[in-house]
Amino acid sequence: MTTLKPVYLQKVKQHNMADILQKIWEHESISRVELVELTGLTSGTITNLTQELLQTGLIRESETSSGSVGRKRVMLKLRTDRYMIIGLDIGRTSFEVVLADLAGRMIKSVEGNTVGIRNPEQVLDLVAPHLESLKTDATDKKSPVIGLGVSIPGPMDKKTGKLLSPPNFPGWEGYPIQSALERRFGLNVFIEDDARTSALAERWYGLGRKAQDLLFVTMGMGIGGGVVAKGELVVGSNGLYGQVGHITLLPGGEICACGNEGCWETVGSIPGILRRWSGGNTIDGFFQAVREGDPAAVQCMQETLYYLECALTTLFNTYDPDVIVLGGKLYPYLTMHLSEIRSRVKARMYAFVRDRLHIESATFGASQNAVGAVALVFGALLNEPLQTLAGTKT
Amino acid sequence: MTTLKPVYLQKVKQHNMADILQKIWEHESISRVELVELTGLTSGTITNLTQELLQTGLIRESETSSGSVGRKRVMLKLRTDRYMIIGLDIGRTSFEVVLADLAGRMIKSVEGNTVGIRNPEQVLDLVAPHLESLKTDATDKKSPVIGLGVSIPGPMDKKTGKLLSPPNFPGWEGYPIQSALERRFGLNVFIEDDARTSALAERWYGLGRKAQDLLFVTMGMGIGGGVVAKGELVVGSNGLYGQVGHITLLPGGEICACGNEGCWETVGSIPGILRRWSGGNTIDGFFQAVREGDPAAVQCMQETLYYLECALTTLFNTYDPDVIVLGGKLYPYLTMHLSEIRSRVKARMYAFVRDRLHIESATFGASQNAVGAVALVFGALLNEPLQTLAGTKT
DNA sequence: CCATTTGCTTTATTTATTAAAATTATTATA
DNA sequence: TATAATAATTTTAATAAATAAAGCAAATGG
Repeated sequence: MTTLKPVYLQKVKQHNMADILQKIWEHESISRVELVELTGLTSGTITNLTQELLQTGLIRESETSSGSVGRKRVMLKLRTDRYMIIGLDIGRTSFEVVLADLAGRMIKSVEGNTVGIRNPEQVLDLVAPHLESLKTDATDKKSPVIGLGVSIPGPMDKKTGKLLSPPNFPGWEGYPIQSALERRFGLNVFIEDDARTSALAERWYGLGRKAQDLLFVTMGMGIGGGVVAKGELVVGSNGLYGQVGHITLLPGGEICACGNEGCWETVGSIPGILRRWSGGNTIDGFFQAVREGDPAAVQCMQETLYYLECALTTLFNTYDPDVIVLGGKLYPYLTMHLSEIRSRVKARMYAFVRDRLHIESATFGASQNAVGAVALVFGALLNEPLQTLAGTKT
Repeated sequence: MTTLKPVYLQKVKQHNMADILQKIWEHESISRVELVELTGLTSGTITNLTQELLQTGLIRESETSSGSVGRKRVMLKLRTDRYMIIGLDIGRTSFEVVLADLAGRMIKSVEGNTVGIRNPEQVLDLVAPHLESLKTDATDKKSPVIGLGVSIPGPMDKKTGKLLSPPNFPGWEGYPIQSALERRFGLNVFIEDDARTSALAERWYGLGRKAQDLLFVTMGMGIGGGVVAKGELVVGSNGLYGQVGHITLLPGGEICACGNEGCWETVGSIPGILRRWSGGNTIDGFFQAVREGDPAAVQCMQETLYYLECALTTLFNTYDPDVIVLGGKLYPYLTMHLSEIRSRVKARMYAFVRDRLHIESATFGASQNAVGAVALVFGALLNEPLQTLAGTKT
C-alpha cells in the first residue's frame, strides 16, 4: 500500500511491517497463517515481524479459533488502547479538541468558540490548556500520544507548511501553523484541510473500511470536497484537488469568490441558499419557512435539491468513487431527503453502474473534522508505524 | 514510483532497477554518481544494477563529460532502438497500426478503415497482416517487439479483460479482446480506453515529461477524458474515472445517452454542435459557415467556446492538474482559438494558481491514440522492466 | 496414548544491499 | 614528464532481512 521510494534494504522490513499492520486492521482479527497467505511472506518472516509489532504494543494476541483438527490459530488484533491520538479541529468560529484511541473512539472532547478572534496565536492560547490537559490524561493512563492531527478550513501549502489565504480563513494566511504547534506542544503534527480530514474520518473509521475510493462532500458556509482513491488521499498538483464547490453548475450565473461563475457553492452553500431565498438571514429560518410551506422557500428548497442532484451526478462521473459521503453544517437539514437524492442521482447514471453507486451520510456529525484530524494521524501510523512512533515519548 | 506489494526480498532489486531506469529516462542523460544522489543507493549497487540494464540492452553508455578535474562521468541513456513496440488504435470507423521505438518515434504506420464492419473478429482479420508485417520488420532488424498496446473507444473491465458496452462501441460488448490478441499474435497485450491512451501519449512522449499531473480531453463524436496523477493513470472504482464529457453543464438540458441531463457532451461534441446548429450534418460544413459569417453558425460557435470555457474551469477545480491537453477530431477546428480559451479560463481561476495553469494542444494529432497505445506499453516497461521484457523473444 | 493434522518458531542458507577499500581516469602542478 | 590531487566507478568483505526447510507445539480422534 505504501510506495517504497529509493530503497535501502532496511526499509523493506518497515514496509512489510506496515503491510502486516494494515492487513490486521482491515480484517479486525487475523491469524499468522492468514497473513502468510495475504502477504506472500513466509511464516518465519511473519513470526518475526508480528513479534516486533507485539513488542511496540501496536497489536495484541487474542482468542484462538479454527477448524476441527490441529493446533488453533492465534488471532491478532490492533491494540487500540496502548497509544492515543489528539485531534484538533480549528473552525472559523469554534474549535474542538479530542483525545481518541487508535480505533477513533473519543475518550474526551472539549469544544469552545473563537468568535471574533482573528489572531492565530490567540486561538492557540485558547486551545492550549485543553490540549495540555488531554495530553496529561493520556500520559497518566500510560497511553502516550503519538501525534496531533489538525483540521483547518481551506488548503495549506505542503512545502512551506503555511496556510494559503484563499478563499476563507482571514487572519491565518501565511501562518506557519505546523512548526508553531510542534514547538508549542512537542508532538508530531499532521495538518489537512477540513474537507480532507472529513474524508479521512470515513476512510479509517467510517464507511471507507471497505470502500477504497470515496468522495466526501461538505456543505456549509462553503462547499468543499475530499477525495480518497485506492485508499490514499489525493491532493493534486497545487493542493487544490477536489474543490467540488467550484464546479460550474450554472453557466452565466453569479460570480464566485474564487473567480469562476455559477459555482455550485454560489447557490448550494448556506449563504448561497439565503441569497436565493432572500427571506431572511439564518438557515434555521429558511428551513422553518420550508416546513411552514412558504412558497418562495419551498421553491428555493426544490432548486437546492436539484442543484445537489446535478452536482452529485457530475461528481460520480468525474471521480468514479464507490461512495459519496455527505456532511457539513448544512447537511443535517437535508438528511431527510437522502433517499430521494439517491434515487434521483441513480436515475441519471449509466445503467450498469447504478447498483454500485452509494450516497451516504457522514458518520460523525458535528465531530467529523475532529475525528478526521485523529484519522489523519492514524493513517500515518499505518503507513509508517515505526517512524510515526519514533517521536513518541513513552 | 511503482508500488511494491507483498515483497519478497528479490523484488527489491527489480524495484530499484525500475527506479534507476525511470530516472535515466527522466534526465535523458545521467551519470552513475548522479544516480547515487537521486536514488539514495550506494555506488556499488548502482554499478551492479546499471550493468544489468546495459546487458538487457535497455540503456547504453554515451559520451563522458564533467567538471575540471578528476575522472569524467560516463553518461547513461535509454537505448531506444534495441526494442520496439507496436501500437494499435481501433476506432469506430478506422484503425491504425504503428511500429515505434522506445522513444515513441514511429518507424512505420498503416491506416485503414473499418466502416460497416461490426464484427470484432473481422476487424482483427483486417489488421492482422499489417501487424504481422510490422512484427517481422522489427525482428529482421534484430529489435524484438516487447508488447502490443491497444487503444479502443470506451472503457474496458480490467478484471474480465472484456469490453464494456456503453456508451458507444457497438458489436464489441463483451468481446475478450485481450486474450484474443494475445493468442493471435503471441505478444504481451496492454489495452486502454482511447482517452486514456491519449493521456499516456502525453505523459511519456509529450507534455507530461515534466508535468506529473495532467488531464487529456478528447473532443470528437463524444467527449472523453484521461487523467494522470503523480505520473500514474487513474482509472477509478468502476473504470469510469474522468468521464469528463458527462459533467452537467446545463441543468435542465438535453438528456444524454449516459442517462444524465445537460452533459457537456450533448452540446460540445461534434453531434452536439450539429444538433444545436441544425444547419447541416457535417462538421466541415459548420466551420465553413462560421468562416463565412453565417449568423446562426457564429452564434453556435460562440456558445461552443463558452461551454468549453466553463467545462475546463470546472475540470481545473476538480482535478487540479498541471496542464489540460486538448485533442480529438473536433480540436483541429478549435486550435486557432487556443489563446482565447486560455485567457478566458485563466480569468475564472483563483488568482494564486493562474500562472501555474496550462492549456495545451495534443502533441500527436491524428495519431494520438496510436502513439498512446505505444506509450501504454512503454509505461509498463519502465515500471517493471525485467518482467515486461520476460515475454519477449530475442 | 499415539498418530495425525495444523499453526507457529527456529535454524541454515541465500540474496541484495551497504561500507569501505581499491582501481581507473583525468587534470593540475612541480 | 613525472607526480600529486581529485573525481568516478568498481571490487570486496560484511551485514540485514528475507527464504526454505526442518522442528516444535497444540489440538483432535481413534
